[in-house]
Amino acid sequence: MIETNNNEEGKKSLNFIEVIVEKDLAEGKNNNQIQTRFPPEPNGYLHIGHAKAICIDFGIAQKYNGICNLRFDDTNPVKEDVEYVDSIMEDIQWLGYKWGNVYYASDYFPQLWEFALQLIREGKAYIDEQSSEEIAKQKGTPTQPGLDSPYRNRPIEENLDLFERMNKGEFEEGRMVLRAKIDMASSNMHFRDPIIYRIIKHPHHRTGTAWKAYPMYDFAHGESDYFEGVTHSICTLEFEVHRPLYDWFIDQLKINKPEDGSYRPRQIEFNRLNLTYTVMSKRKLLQLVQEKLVNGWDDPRMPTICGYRRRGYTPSSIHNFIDKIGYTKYDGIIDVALLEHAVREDLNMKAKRVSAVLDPVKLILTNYPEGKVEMMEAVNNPEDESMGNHDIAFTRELYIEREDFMEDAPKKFFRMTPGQEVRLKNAYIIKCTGCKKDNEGNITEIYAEYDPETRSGMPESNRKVKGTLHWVSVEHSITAEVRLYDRLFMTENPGDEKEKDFRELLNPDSLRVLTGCRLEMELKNAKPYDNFQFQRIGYFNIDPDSTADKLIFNRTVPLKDSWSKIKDKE
RNA sequence: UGUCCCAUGGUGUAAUGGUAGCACAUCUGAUUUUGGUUCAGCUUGCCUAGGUUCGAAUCCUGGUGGGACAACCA
Repeated sequence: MIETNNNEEGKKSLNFIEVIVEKDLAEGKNNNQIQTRFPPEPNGYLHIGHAKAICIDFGIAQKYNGICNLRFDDTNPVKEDVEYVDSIMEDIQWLGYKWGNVYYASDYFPQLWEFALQLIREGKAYIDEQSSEEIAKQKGTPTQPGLDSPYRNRPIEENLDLFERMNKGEFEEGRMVLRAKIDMASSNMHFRDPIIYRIIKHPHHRTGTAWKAYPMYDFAHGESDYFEGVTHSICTLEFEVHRPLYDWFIDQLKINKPEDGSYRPRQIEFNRLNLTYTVMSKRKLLQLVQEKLVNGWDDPRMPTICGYRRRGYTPSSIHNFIDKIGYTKYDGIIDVALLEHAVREDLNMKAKRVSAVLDPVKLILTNYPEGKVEMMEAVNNPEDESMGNHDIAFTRELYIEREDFMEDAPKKFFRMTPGQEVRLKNAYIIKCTGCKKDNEGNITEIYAEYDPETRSGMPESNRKVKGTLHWVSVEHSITAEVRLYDRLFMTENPGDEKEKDFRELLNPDSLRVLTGCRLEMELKNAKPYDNFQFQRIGYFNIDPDSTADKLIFNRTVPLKDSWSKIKDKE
């Protein structure tokens, strides 16, 4: 069950798509049936933008007791592959949805072929032997009408013959196409005799070499909807101009099907998801993968669903995000902060708190006995007591974060500086006494004295101390590799890039790997995808490529850090 | 010199003819053994000009601004 945010009255206001659906139901359209479809082309992995489409396609069906089918729009064998089919199914399921049936547009090739024959016989389609350049030239421009093709009035028998031979492989690719005969002067470019079949000799991932002529999107999509009984065909805004053509083909299809009565699929368009600083175009993502700028579609930096999954995002965080942004017809750009907030909101309740030191420096408690080990109790999650506690070993020599010590600290620095008291989380209050540096002035060791009366739980521990530091025991810690992902994937927003190559805009800091990070022992047995909050640092999860010898953590999202803001101001 | 779509704080989104609300972001304060969380609060908005109406973010018209459309891609 998918959660939705409700307002005070307990009713969530409907988005415009739900309004349309409810109106159609109220009017008794399509026998009060609701059927949707999610129609990806299997030419790449799903990204966060697809998640938005998935949520509305499946969500509408779920909400109005209808069904949503998965349909692969596989009408262009050149770009498609079964690898993508598998990944798409996996990602939809991970998001928590179940489809009614799995269909393929390629299953409809015979029906589409028959439909094309119908159009030819009715004098509504013809074989054009011009080159693509000639056809493009004749098409005119948005402001100038097009011109008729010299082949436009070819006899029907000739059209039928050539169409048949097109599919037998008698002609080379590009030699001829089948076009619908509509209106070369239409103000809608898509009505200027759109191409509906072209020759492709590349084998298809499902039908092999059975076909040589393949239908175009416009000729396959609406028709597939119609064959399946789709009532609401929800897609993104750029298909708005296609809708009249969608309707035109449906009209033609209905001519010989009186038995279908008033049934008619309806296309509805919503705004595509754009995220600040995030590459979302499938073409560019494919380029990143092919040029090995990332380590595959599931690289944790990728905005793909599997990339986010690997990076520790949860399905519910994605649902909550999609729920926050809504569906409209306004083409805007969403701040990634909204997505990251949804992730933090979810992980705050679920992630176990652990101690990890990313940039370690040694802290020696000079008055703590050598060899002594105390087990300190740490709460697993202050938001959820039922998650229990775990113990962390405390010793004389600890690691703390290098940036948690400053010799000459500004006023608002609440961490360790000579003479100032700080609390070691879950342990003692300590007071810094000094530090040791190497020849270059780098701090190598920090010294402090602990107050034995201030161990957590003791009355003296209630003393007010501004700063609380996380730490791990030198002796009891383990080493790991931690990948820090910069939250900004690009240095500019997509769309602002103009003519620049988007690859040059990729933030070089996108991936920073820190090796030698010191973590508490607790993490030794963590499993892939387990989520943790590194105290005061951020949310991290275990990368599936981790081994017993090498633990790799991905930063899911950084913690909100108000200290860095204070620091920037000074 | 076209057709279609869109316009509410910085960002996104509600209000569908009757008090412009919510979230994120920002800032301030309180609590806090995470500079996290939580809580309280501040600041910021109906593109514009007319019209209809007792009353317009909402309906109409004209501007302005943005987007989509000229792939044998989907």
